[in-house]
Amino acid sequence: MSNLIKNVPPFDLKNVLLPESSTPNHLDISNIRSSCATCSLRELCLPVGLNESEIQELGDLVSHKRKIQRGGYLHRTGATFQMLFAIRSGFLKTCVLEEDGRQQVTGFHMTGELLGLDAISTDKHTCDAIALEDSEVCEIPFVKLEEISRSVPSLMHQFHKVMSREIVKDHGVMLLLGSMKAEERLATFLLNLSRRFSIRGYSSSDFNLRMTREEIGSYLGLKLETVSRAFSKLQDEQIIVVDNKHIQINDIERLRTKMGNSSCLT
Amino acid sequence: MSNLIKNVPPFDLKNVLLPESSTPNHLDISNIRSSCATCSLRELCLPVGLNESEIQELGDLVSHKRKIQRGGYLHRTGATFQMLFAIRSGFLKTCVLEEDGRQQVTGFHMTGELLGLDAISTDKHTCDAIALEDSEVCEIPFVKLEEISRSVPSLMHQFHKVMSREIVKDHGVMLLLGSMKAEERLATFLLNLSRRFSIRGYSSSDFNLRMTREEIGSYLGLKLETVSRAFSKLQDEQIIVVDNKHIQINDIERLRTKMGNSSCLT
DNA sequence: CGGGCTGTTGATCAATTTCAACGCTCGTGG
DNA sequence: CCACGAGCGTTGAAATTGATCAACAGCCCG
Repeated sequence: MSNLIKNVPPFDLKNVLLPESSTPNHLDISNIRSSCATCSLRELCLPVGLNESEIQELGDLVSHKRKIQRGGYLHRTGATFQMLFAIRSGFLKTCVLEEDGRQQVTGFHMTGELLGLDAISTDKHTCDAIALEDSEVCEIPFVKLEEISRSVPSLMHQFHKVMSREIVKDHGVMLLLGSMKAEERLATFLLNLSRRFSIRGYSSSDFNLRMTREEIGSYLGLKLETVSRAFSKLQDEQIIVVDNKHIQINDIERLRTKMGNSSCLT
Repeated sequence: MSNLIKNVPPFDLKNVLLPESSTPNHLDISNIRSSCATCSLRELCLPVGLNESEIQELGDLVSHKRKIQRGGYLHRTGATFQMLFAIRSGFLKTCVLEEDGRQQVTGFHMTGELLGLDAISTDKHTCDAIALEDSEVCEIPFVKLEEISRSVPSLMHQFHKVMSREIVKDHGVMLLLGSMKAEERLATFLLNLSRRFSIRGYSSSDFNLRMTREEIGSYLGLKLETVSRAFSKLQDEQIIVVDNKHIQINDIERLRTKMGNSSCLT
């Protein structure tokens, strides 16, 4: 097992506290302490819908950043829960390990998304979170988040929305797993990635997958060979072009018709 | 479509406000206004872990009860979200309707469980909730719940736990749908029901299903015929006895081995 | 009593998994 | 610098699982 925990020290040198006044308008994000007020992800992450002073309060919470190398663990199943993690950059998967050794991928996560919500229920993480590329996360002490949200109702409400959205998303995946065929699942998956890349300013029709066929298969409830075949089929139909991990969507409309019952995909 | 909304008037006659002092120690639950403090479901529902005065505050929120007849809707997809619902008695299913008409059951819900969490994200319900037997729910105005939880931290925390548990549960279902075979799925499903009945004081080995084979199939990602065959197979192996909706578990240990990777089922 | 709904079972069919072979890329060590 | 093995991906053929189609039985209710 080569995936050891890559513990970046709690205080990254780049995160030394600088007086607020010393941060000019033009910001070099790697040289200031992490703060929601200056984070380019404000519109994606927890600060959505908060005003400046509320964001400041939230930002005061989030003084630590943590880097995880590709293949490293952000957290492991059973580990004590203290922090939520907001993804600042990178790409991670979460997966539950079964007793018999197999693993089921429960999600792929990108910039601006929140990890660790599952752990609130028992104060233990219920899944592994593993970086699929070098990643960086903000650590949000959960106890303090609850504390602050008492005085910032809109933060509390935003947090509830985020949790609720997670539930809705999972229902979408249940639908996919419960009622779609292989090709429909893959189409849905690609469209979902496409949309999420697009929201983040990347091309919606041209991107690189960060995960293996096996990981896609695990997420979609398929074997890796089936995933591979489904890719080939979509390529034969000239809907996409596949070059290993590089995907190009040629005909997004036709891809949409492949998934059949459109609506559910978050 | 015979399932119209069965709107019980907001104030049930049984729920007329009686002075607190007039409720003696021995309570006839049907004759007092609904209150978490006196509800026999305290240990299952939102009040878990709260002290008396905190429960009182929560209880003051929950002045309405609502009855839903078998087949009636508690809420429909797209309806405006205002209330969470705590199930007081009965049995409901939630399901998402696809454009093409099919429906996917996303959950079966019993006494003490909370419905409506998915709706927080968009202020619209994202699924239908339908009673599988005559049911009664407490209505919890969500705005007020957030308000009160500002001053009752343990209520807020408990609520977060409930939401988190929902996420963990969904991950369990994803695992089931993504990696189990028909028989494993049914075994998992039966064991889950068994445990939930048992927690509520009913027999863990002898119970009646409230849902049809088709609904089970939808939930488990199988066709109703497959569900029926899986039941028959488990019966042939003398692990259970099936008499239509009545299920008797003879050998719970062997049923557990059927599901293989035990752990995940909430 | 008949019709609709639910559930069971059999036979066949289709989709996915499994098993197997092979190609490509990348990093390491001779 | 090349050889080699590991990991990842593709593809084919066979095996398995579950879906589909179809018949029928039981039950409830009008």
